[in-house]
This record gives sequence, structure tokens and C-alpha cells, in this order.
Amino acid sequence: MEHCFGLMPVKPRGRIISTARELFRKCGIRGIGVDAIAEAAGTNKMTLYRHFGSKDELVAECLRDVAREVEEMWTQVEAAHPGDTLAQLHVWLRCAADYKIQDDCRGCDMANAAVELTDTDHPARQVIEDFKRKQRDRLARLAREGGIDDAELLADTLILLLEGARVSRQSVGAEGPCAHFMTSAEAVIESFLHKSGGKPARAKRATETAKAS
Amino acid sequence: MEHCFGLMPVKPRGRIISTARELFRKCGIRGIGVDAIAEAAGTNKMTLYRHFGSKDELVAECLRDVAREVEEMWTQVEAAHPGDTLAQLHVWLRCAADYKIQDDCRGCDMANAAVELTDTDHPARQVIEDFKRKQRDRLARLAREGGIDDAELLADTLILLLEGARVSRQSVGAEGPCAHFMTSAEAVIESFLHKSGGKPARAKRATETAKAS
DNA sequence: TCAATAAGTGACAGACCGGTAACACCCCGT
DNA sequence: ACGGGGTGTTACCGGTCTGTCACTTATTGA
Repeated sequence: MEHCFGLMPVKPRGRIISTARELFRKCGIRGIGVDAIAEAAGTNKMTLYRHFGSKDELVAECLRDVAREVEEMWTQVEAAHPGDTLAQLHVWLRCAADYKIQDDCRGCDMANAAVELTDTDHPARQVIEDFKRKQRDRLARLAREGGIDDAELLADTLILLLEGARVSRQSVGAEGPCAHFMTSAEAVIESFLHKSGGKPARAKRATETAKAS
Repeated sequence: MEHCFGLMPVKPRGRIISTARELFRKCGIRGIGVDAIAEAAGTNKMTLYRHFGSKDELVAECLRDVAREVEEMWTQVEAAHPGDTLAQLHVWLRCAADYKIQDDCRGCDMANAAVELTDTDHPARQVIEDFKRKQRDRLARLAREGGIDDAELLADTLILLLEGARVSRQSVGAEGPCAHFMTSAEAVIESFLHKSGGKPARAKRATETAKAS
């Protein structure tokens, strides 16, 4: 019996990660077994264990893969609006909002894993924390360089809104509170801009100098 | 061997629900077995199944118990500030914020269950959706009666903030973005009050009364 | 070409899971 | 006193889970 892997990586390791991410998302981490993952990836359990050592390590590696993907997305966002940090912020929000539209959306892989993996010593924990912390710092920097006074507070508020939208979608669906995510976020940014008063011009230059480094 | 159940209900059924809620929260729904729950509740698996029929039904019943508890909390909040809906809103936020301070906080049971129970036909799904929908309507009503123009948007924004705070706490801990939840929420309410313009006199008074408590 | 490395196979261990059966017990109201 | 319902106990079923072993086959690079 021959398998047909569309855009799948050729090497087993890549296929396993790709398949595992998909199945973890669909069934939950505890809801799918390594055997099923290996079979869906067109390989077998032994090869999976030779590459990852344990299911927990596979989970951690999948989340590292997610982090890499998001990192790529960020470089694209920066390339699309070089120097204009506020525009980058808006594009980022738009990306997140669009992502939530998808039918099979199951929220944030990182946050879901944090909910499901109750063991605080799980190897994926560090990955999750690092990722979320980096995301927070990046957002705060964007806001700061965008000339917003209370940049940290804005960043945290936006993060809470996004995390909330993703988790709310799984509770009450796409027509629930998460439907207004974009409006909420834009309104929050607007109110912070008004608080900061009028110095967005200099802020823009500051961003460019920062990028030059 | 005698057990010592502090404030536990006397009847097995009550003890099972109470214990199950605690263990589901600590270990995750899929992370604890019915046998362990029954034993921790000072009874056995057979009694558990005679009362609930299946683990899935036990989960649903636990969430119904959560909903009952929150309902009680709401009646207390209303009793504390009768008629002053904005004050009720603030107290509700404060309760949620205080709850998140706890060390063993694992976020919202409902949302966590929605993340963990990937099967859309799970009996707990209906409980979750009903609960979240009711919560949303109640918040919107409070905001509307508090004289806020865009009451639905404010309600949804606050819900997203709260859900986000709860899930973020599990990813990056209490010192992450969720630490600013109260500040974020108050700022959002404030900006909505300003937008509403015309009739903030009554609303503003309500805010101050809430702060005074 | 040939050797080293990667990948596939089937079986198995040991644990745990949800759920059921049969039977003994104990308390409580009549 | 007695009868019945709620409860406790033990054993068991079939299934699934993670992880391992021994062995065969394919791939690759020198």
C-alpha cells in the first residue's frame, strides 16, 4: 500500500513533526498516540522513537517548530513595513484575526499545550514560556518604538485580547466574543495613542535607527 | 483505615463531584482516571458509575456544578451593589483578578475543558457553551444598564481580557501579561465611558462607589 | 562496490484505562 | 424485625497507551 504525501517533507523526521502537529491540534496531545502519529506520517513507531526519544520530547519539538514558523512570520511582517512599527503591529493583529477565521481553528498550540500538560516539569513548558515571553517583549518594543507611552501595558492588553479570543473561540465558537477581537484591539490601540499625545513622527524615526543596528 | 474529609459533603455523590473537580483541575480531565477519583473521594469506582454512568457524564456534571457556583457568586455581587450595575461590573472584575492570584490557579475550568475535550459531541460541550453565552449576555446587560453606548463591544472586550488573563497565566505565570489584567480592564472601561459622552455623571458615580469598596 | 547508517517490521512488556459483574454489607424507615 | 436501597469489595474484560527488542531491508556516501 503506497502513501501519497502532498507537500509533506521527504524525510521521516519532518513528516513526523508535521503530522504530529496536525494530530495534536485536532485530537489534543493526550488524545492521540505515538503509534497513530507514526502511521499517519507514513512511518512507524520505532523510527519516531529513534528521532525523538519520547512522546514528551516530540511534543516539545513540535512546539519549537511552531515557534520557528511564527518567527518566520515576523520577519515577513517586518519586511512588509520596514521601520513602521505601528503598521507591523496592525498587520500582526490582522494575521491573528484571519487565522481565527479558519474552520478547524483550535486556538494557540502553545496555550493549548500549557492547559493540557499539567506537569510543570514537562520539557515543552520551557518552550512555551520562552515563546510567550519573547512575543510579549517584541510587542512591547513595537509599541514603544511606535511612540506609545505605556507600551508595556498596551502590549499586555493586546496579548490578553488575543489569547482570550483564541480560547473563547473554542468555548463559544467564532460568533462569540472573539468575533469582535479586531475591533476591540483597534479600539484599545486608539485609546493608547490618544493618551500618548502627539509625537508619532519622532517615534517613526526612532524605529528606523533601531532597525539599523 | 478511616478517612478524614474536612468540609466534604457527607454523601458519596457530593464527595465525588467535589473531588473530581479538584483532580480534573490539578491533573487535567484526561490526566486522571475514574478509579483514582473514586479512591480520593473515599469511595469506589462502582459507586461512581452508579451515580454518573460514565466519565464523560461526570465531567459534564462537574461543570454544571461550577456553573451553579458562579451563579451563586453573581447573586452575591448583585446583593452587594443593588441597582448599581457598573459597581457590580467592577466587583466582578476584582473577584476574577483575585482568583487568579492563587498559587494553584489553573484558569477557567470551562475553557480548559473546551481545550481538552476535542470531541464536539461531548456532553460537557453544551454546558460550556451555555455558561459562556450566559456570562456574555449578563455582562452586556450590566454595561448597557450602566449607560454605556457600545455595551456589547465592551462586554466582549472584557471577556476576551479575562479569558486571556486566565490562559496566559498558565503559559507564562502570574507575572506575565495577566498581572496587568485589572489595569487593562479598568482602562478599557474608562475609554468606553469617555466614548459614551453624554451621560457619564450617573456612570461615574457608580465607578467611584465600586472603588470605595 | 561495499560498508555504515537510516528506516521498516512485528512482537512484546507493563501499565493504565473505562466500564461491568457478582456478591457481601450496612443503615434506615416501616 | 425485616426488607430494600445505597454502598463497599474484588475480580475481571477488552482495549490502548508508551516504550523496547531483535531482526530485516533500504539508502547513501566514500
